[in-house]
Amino acid sequence: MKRINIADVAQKAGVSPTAVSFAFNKPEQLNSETVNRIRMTAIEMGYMPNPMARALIAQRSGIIGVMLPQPLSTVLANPYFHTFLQGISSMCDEQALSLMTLSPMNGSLDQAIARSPVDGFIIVGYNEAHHEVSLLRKRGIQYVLVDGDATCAPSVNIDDEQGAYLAAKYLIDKGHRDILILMLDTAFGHADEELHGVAMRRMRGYRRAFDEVGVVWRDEWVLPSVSSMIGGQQNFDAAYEQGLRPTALLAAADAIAIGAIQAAIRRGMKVPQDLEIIGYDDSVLASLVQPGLSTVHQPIFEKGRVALELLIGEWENAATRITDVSAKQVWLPTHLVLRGTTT
Amino acid sequence: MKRINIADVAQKAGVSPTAVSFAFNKPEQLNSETVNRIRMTAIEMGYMPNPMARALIAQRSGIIGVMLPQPLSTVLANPYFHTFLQGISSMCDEQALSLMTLSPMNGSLDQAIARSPVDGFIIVGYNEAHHEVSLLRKRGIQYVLVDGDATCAPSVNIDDEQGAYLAAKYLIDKGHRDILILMLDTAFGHADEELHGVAMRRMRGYRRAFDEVGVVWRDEWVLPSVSSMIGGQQNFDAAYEQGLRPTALLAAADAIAIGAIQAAIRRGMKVPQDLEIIGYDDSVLASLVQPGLSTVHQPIFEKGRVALELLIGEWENAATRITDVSAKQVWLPTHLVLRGTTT
DNA sequence: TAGATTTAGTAAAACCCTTTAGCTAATTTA
DNA sequence: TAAATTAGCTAAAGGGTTTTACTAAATCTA
Repeated sequence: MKRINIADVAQKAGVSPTAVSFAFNKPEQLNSETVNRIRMTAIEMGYMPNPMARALIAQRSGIIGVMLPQPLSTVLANPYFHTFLQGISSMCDEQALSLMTLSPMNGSLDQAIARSPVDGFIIVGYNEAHHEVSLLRKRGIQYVLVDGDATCAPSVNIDDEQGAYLAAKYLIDKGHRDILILMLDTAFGHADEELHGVAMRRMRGYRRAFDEVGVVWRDEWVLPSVSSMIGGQQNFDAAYEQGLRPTALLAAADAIAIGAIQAAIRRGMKVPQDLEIIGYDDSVLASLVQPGLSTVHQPIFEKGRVALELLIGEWENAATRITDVSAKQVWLPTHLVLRGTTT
Repeated sequence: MKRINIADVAQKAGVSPTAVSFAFNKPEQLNSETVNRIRMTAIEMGYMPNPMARALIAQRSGIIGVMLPQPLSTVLANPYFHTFLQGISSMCDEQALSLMTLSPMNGSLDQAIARSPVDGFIIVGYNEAHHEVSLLRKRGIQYVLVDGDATCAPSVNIDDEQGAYLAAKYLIDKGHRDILILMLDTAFGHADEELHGVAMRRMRGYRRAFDEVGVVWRDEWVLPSVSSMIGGQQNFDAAYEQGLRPTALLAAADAIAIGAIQAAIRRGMKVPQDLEIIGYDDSVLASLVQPGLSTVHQPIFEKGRVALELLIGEWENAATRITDVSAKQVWLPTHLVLRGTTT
């Protein structure tokens, strides 16, 4: 079953391939009767221009790629990404763009990048120094970094440190000293990569609050956790089994916090009486769970929108050859939202 | 800033373009020293094969398209799709496939399809009769239908009717007679399309339970709702303002149910004392909210996986020219899960 | 040493479309 | 009436890769 192409249609309609192309893309070049005839023939034969050939010649696919730090199945377990992707796609819908996600395949993004016919990337959770990112820069492909340090490209970040500081400060001010910290596991990095921007900044924020009041910072009270409810559960249990008996908990992601709450309740603790908890992100789940999760709010949806706006801006810049990267470092604000997991 | 291509690398390395291609794809055809030299030059120049050209010649992109019934930003607000997409992507991860989503652009999928360089589609929420779907069939592009009636292509569905029947039966058996039904809005269709499979089947299930016991079915107690929490809220409010005073609620999606619960509580009702509620889907939210949502369980994650498995199967069939469509109609079971929103 | 085989590489075709430049016939302008 | 313009269409180039068929040189066989 051979896929029919433009030449087949042209032959059947008794015109040249050029005419068929015109019938779809520049009908004003052709007699309107001819246009109709060609279109009829095309529909009849079930013809549709080959998207790859089209993208190849146009040097443009209308697809944007979102580079994610984890397998998609993991990412989709995290409510943070739901909202973030919603932000991006609200903009996609407006701009008639398609969206494609790419995640590490067997640990590497190279393969995924190599086969992605996209007009640009939104890169989440990677620093500019990252091998794959510098590859893109070298190749001259447009990208925007989200949740990662950038100097050579536009980026969108939030004030991670301040948000974390506020959360930690709140608990410390209420007298807590035995505070368990469930940090993003990226903060602990793999041997070959630098510490990760977001996690580093949140860690610094927590730490600053500790130092300011003179509370002892104990590394063994900081556990790396996957950003998911399961991760939160497991790590809270792990902490407990290591003999830690926290009276408060700082989680670097809402999903982690919610998992931890479940684990705590299962061990007979009462939240917030026995354990006060502050999450991070203010994802939709935070206001859905009972009790409502106190957390650090960040404008997730907007972050996605802004990222795509910046990317679109890059295309226009490339066209006009203007480039002022320094102006493209967007920092969005964070603030504390108190609900039921704090008293 | 011109994007460098295979010819540039070939020239710099002093070989033919063919040699460069071989260096990447069939290194055994070349002297290993030459391979190294070419690869070095390629890295140095930041060369990467153009994905569109590659996909064009290979007639294969390694990308699968998920056709969604609503704008992506809407879809991502529905926890059902989170899990469904997770199922698909878990399989993608295993098979080293990339995933691309497509939603109607300004109301039409045509444009989105036309520019999608995918190896096949997973089509969610459309029937085979749908115009875009028949276009794909005519064009000879592989696809699998999910949540839609199919005869010419593989499909994955759940036993919608039975699940709905069980839910309605449960409430009726407990004596409820004033049951508000918040149905998927697709059940009411646009003028030009047939009633939609899933919604129809769920409607039939509810109805069967009513009829069986002889409870009067009142059309004005059935409201179409968007599958989101907002939709549930708005429609519960709308029902209330129309003077309806239900003692029980059947929602055709968990998101709708949860939205309705919030609206009910805001009006001072107690769940489940004043209002018993059964949702549909058993999405992750169902067990997170307080009180836990009673709902009809369906294996969402598995549905996604099976859909992609079938699609992959189609590719293999196309290669071996075997086709037995009837064997590819998968029906997954549903059952009732009782939590806190029923007594 | 003539002939057969292997090695290392190349030229050219194929994938399918869009676009530019150009051609012919018909119409308008001066 | 000759020259200029327009309408309607086509030929050919270009986009970047992979693959098939082929060549030239080197190695092996008898």
